[in-house]
Amino acid sequence: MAELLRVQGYAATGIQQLATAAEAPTGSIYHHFKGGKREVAAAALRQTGAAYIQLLPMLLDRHENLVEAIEAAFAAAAEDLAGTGWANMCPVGTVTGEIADAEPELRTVAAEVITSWVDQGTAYLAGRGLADADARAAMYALLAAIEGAFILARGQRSVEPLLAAGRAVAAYVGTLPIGVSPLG
Amino acid sequence: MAELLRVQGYAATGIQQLATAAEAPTGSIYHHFKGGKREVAAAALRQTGAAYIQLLPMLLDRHENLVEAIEAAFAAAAEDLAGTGWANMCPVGTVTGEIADAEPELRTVAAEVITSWVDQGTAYLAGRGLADADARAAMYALLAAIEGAFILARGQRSVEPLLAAGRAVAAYVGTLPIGVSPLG
DNA sequence: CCTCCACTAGAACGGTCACTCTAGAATGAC
DNA sequence: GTCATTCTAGAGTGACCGTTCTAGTGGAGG
Repeated sequence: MAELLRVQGYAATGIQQLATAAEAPTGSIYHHFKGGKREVAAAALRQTGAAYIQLLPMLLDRHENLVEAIEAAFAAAAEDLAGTGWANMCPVGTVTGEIADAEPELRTVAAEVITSWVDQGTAYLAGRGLADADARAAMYALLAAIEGAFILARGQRSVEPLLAAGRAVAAYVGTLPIGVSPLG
Repeated sequence: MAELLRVQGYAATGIQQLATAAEAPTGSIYHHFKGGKREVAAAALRQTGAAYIQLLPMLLDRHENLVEAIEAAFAAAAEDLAGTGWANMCPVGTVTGEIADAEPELRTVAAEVITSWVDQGTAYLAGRGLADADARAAMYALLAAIEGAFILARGQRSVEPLLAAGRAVAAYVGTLPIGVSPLG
């Protein structure tokens, strides 16, 4: 589901398509997800949300310097996007823009996922020495930059937006004061 | 059309809905847009693209200091978004994410619009003293930040993403060297 | 006047949508 | 064994989709 959502969005993804992809009949889907399509999408968003945020420490821990780490993470995302034929993107971003006004329940789920990203990302960045408020602002800026850059990159079929956005976020974080990490 | 596209996306917007909104019968739409729904959407994207980029100089010319101007522009966008019930967003962003893999013709149109934004924005920023390469990178970063922040803000119903993204882009532009404006 | 053409108007069409229904297979309790 | 329950399986349903078709209208050119 997440795969289909991120490639073609919510409205364009049919229950029949989901059933085929999951190698399950239609009836089984409605047995497990009584809320129908909406509930399946909600589950996919939650699952993707939980999985994606784990990439943040995984990618950023690779570099001791936080600024370099951020730029490298965007470059890695760019490589991934180009390598998968410009299809590999975040379903949360695609779906949120599409349903924010038309599907209140799903919008709420998307909001929860984003909030959990911000909270966990803020904690991570604070652990790397940023003040709490700075960490939160930086996390929002990072998420906005990567979601927006994904859209531009997929539209233009170019990694340039991602690289530029990565450099910008890195430079911004570089302007923030870094204290002594509470983790040592 | 642009209104409907940006609120609910491409797939969820029906021809019937367009006809009603335009107070025209279905037949008339197909008379003027022989390519059907796709062509109507393409026209809407092009029109919106041309209109939106004009906001850039309009908003940024208000402040002599470019860094302040950028932060103020994001704040203005935040106010606008909140004031219109979180519906006022860029259709290009919404639609691009949705159709980038499923509708090649529309993806091309979106790419053209984005490219024209980048070109015009680069020229503007160069006119405000940035080196060409810096101006181009900054424009990509700005677009990515605002498109991504729109998504986060609409999902969370909060202006915080927009304000944070604006501060980040402004701080980034602040790190770039400013030469003497070629326009004096 | 008639003819032509751009355009309006909406009914009609095949297809697909999300969803429901009925029927049967598998499983566990007793 | 019997029975109830859970889940599989997919045909069926009504609504709506984008598109096409036929019919009719308004006005300009001769």
